[in-house]
Amino acid sequence: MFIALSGREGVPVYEEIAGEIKRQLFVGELQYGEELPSVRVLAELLQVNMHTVRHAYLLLEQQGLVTMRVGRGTRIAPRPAKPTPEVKARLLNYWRQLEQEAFLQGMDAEQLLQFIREEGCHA
Amino acid sequence: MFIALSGREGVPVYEEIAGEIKRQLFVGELQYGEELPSVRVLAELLQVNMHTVRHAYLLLEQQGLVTMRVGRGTRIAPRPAKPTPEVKARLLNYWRQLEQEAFLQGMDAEQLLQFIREEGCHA
DNA sequence: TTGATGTTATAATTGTTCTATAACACAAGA
DNA sequence: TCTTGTGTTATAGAACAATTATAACATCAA
Repeated sequence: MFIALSGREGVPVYEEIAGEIKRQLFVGELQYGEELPSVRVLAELLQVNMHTVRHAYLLLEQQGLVTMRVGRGTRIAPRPAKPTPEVKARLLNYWRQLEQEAFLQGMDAEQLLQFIREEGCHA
Repeated sequence: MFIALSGREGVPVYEEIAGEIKRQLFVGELQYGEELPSVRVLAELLQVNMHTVRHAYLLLEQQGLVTMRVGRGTRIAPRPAKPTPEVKARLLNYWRQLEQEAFLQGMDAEQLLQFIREEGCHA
C-alpha cells in the first residue's frame, strides 16, 4: 500500500485517498478481494487523522467497491459483472457532461468520439 | 434569462449558476455573443449576493466562455472553432476518469463506448 | 481474555462559501 | 461634463465543510 498525497488545495484529502485506491484498483496495483490497511494504520502511514481515512473508506463503500466490518477490517469487494441501472444512469450523466464541455470548447459529439478513438483507448 | 436554483446542498451556488448558463448555451437557449445580465441585476433576480454571481462569471471567464469588461458588462464569447491543446488534455482526462469509473462498476472501455453509441448520442 | 477492528460522540481549528457594505475605476449616454 | 451603470477590490462576519484530537463503545479473531 503506497499512497502519495498531492497536497494541492481544492481537493479534500478523503477524496484523494479514495481516488488513489480506485486508480490502483483500475491499473491492477490492488486486487479484488484484497484486504486494505485498517483506518488507524493507513492514517498513521499518511500522517492523517483516522476519521479522514474512514471518510474515504465510506465513500468507497457507498460505491460498492469496499466492505467494512467491525473487528474484521476493510477489504475490496469483488468486481461486479454488470453495472446496476443506477450506475448506468450516473455514467450516462457523466458522459453528457463531457459531451457538453467538449461542445462549448468547439468540439461536437462526433469529433469527440473520434478524438477518443484516436487517443482515448490506451491500447 | 431564467435560472432556477435547485437549492440542493453540496453544490456551491456559483457553480450552479455557471452550470446553468453553460447548459443553456449548449441547448441553444443562450446565443454566442449575447449579453448577460450585470452581476447586480442577476443577483437581484436570483435573490443572491452580487459576489456570488461574479464568482460564477469568473468561472466562465476562466473557461473562455465569457468576457467581462468594466463599464460595458459581460457577454458570451464566440464559440471557439477548435479546442486548445490544454482543453483537449482536460477532456481526455475527463474521459479517462469516466472509463475508470465504468470499469470499476463492471463495464470495460469497449462496453462503455457501445453503451454510449446506443443511448448516449441524443439524436 | 486480549488485541485489533470499525463505530459513535464531542469539541476545536481551519478553510470555503455566502452575505453585507463600501468604495474605486472605467465606459456609455444625456 | 455629468450621471448612471458596469466590473473590481477590500473588509468583515455568519454558516458550513473538512480536518484534527480525544475518548469511549461494540464486534470479531486468536
